[in-house]
Amino acid sequence: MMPTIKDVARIAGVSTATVSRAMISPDKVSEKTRLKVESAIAESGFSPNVMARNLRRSESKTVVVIVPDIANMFFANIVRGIQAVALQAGYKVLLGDSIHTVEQAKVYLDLISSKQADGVISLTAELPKEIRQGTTIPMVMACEYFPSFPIPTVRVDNQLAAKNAIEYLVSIGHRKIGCISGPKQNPICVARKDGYQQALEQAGLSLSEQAFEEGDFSFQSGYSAFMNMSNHEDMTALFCFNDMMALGAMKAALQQGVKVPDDLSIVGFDDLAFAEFASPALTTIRQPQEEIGRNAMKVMLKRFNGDRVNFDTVISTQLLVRSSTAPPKT
Amino acid sequence: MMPTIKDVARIAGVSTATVSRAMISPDKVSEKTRLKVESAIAESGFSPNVMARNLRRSESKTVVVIVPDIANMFFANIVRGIQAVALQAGYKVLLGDSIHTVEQAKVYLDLISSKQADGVISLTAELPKEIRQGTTIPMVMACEYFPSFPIPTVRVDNQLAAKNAIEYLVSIGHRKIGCISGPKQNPICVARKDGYQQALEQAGLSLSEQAFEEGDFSFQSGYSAFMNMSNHEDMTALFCFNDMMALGAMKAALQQGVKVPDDLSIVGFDDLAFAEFASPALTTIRQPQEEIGRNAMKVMLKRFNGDRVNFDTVISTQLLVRSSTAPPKT
DNA sequence: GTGAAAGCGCTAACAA
DNA sequence: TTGTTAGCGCTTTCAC
Repeated sequence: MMPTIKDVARIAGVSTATVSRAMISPDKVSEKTRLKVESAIAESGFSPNVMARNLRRSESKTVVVIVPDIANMFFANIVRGIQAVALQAGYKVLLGDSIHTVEQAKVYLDLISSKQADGVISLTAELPKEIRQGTTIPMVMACEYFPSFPIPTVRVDNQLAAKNAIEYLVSIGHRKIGCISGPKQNPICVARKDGYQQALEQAGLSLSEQAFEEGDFSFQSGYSAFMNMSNHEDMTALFCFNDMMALGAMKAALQQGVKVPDDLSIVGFDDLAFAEFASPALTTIRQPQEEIGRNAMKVMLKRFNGDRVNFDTVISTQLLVRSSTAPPKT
Repeated sequence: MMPTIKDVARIAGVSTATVSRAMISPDKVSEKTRLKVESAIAESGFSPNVMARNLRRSESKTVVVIVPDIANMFFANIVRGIQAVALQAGYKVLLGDSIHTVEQAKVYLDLISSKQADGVISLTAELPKEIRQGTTIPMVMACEYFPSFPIPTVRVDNQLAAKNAIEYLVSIGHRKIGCISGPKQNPICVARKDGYQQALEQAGLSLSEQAFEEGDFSFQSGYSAFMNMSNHEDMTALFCFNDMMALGAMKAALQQGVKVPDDLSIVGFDDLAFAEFASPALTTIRQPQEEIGRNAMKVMLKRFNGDRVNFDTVISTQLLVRSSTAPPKT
């Protein structure tokens, strides 16, 4: 049997309360007894039962992170950022894969009411409707969000990022810039499309004369979108709303004998580890994933502390120009 | 304040013991009281405090999964498999990223002694030395292992898988089959190399006359290994110990003007989602990741139940022939 | 079938 | 500075 605080108290010749104090706030205990307790702990191999502690303090020191798809690389580094900050603050991270379903998300949200978690960081907006009306659950959203969502959010400026990417393409001479978007009702996609359109208009181009397809963020959908693209005869550049679709489109292009970047420049969004490894290496908009994660957890911690939190933390993106973009052939 | 079991008991007009029974073993309670309790639970919005329950039963219903690198896609689907089985059995999964360090791994192992977790599934062998001597911690290894490790392991037959891959290359006419291995002290790599060598010898070829480089499983190392490869003048095929390195080598080959598969066939190991998406699509040995995960968790559950467990569960692999391999040009 | 009561291991008033 | 005591919310004997 594992030794308990009682055993330590007996060995050290003090009360359990003193042992507890020696662990939690060593300064509230005399140097001498602290040492006695410490050696008693070492001698017995005692390790506090965190469940009992948490029960008593009615907290769990755990945050749940809801990801829509654990196998989607984009989330991995965000989770890593969250973990880093959480661990340092003495919190554990319970990773919940909602598999893009509201039901699964609910399962993880319920961990709050059963006191198994103190807060939730959601990387998906696929959440029960009730939540959207506002909730008392300590919650932070990252990346995904709803406009005017009454919940603190950490995200990038999707509109600006898209605008910058298009401005870059325009600046190196492109005039026919197609687009493969994500699901069009997704707020992220709305913002990106806005930025895309804005940059076009600024350059005297119009959205309506560009090739435009909608995908679902998957590699496969990028591939199909490219294959199905109409109005792309003189398209010299293609902006994709994420890297996976960009990679899918790139593969489709290659298969069709379209050379990247000679015949077609391709720009992605996210900067997955793989973007760099593609052939050619993908020009993309980097979302600093770890930083987003770290910030989300920081907001969570503030919320736990009762501090005032920013309801909208915007992390800056960066256009990484690699080998998939080049000026159009005249 | 959240309602407790007492509130429910009061509303239902029964004792807390009965409420508890009604939840845990409804058959031990009369139909009538069961219904009373159920409606009282609904009325109050009660949700049991799992920490209190766990404290009382001294279990946590949580397993920790230690991964060496959360951003490594290979592990994602294994974790997903673990989650699926765990959830169904009422267990939570705490994901611990050890970042390839023994210290971090220790942090997660300590969750056991502090009663925050009931068991550990480790996807890495980078563990404290003490553990290797055997441990009382309920533990299961997946993929990685130590030979004659006194801990239940779920893995693939690395030797056989490698052998099959080489036999396939031989069967379509290859005679000069290079290899990019992983860290050579890694048991997995030892096994794969054995299989490689065995198949060569069986075909009347010798290891010593093949190009051979060692990498560290990263994309970058695959790339460099290819660039540094000596004795590869007439090499027509290349076997890489994982997909990441295969993809790295493929990129290097492309850059050198070596056409895949025309000039060089490339075979990987793992079957990452990306293997299929590469250009050309990568021929590789599929490790059924989810299945490995599911099995690991099943072994864990058996262990929890006190059932006898298999100390070595071997999951079968499959050679997926895609577009990166072809007969050599004569 | 149900209730009373003890107690899981810990922390936090309150006293001393 | 330290000890005494109560109790976090639940489950589980042991009676009835």
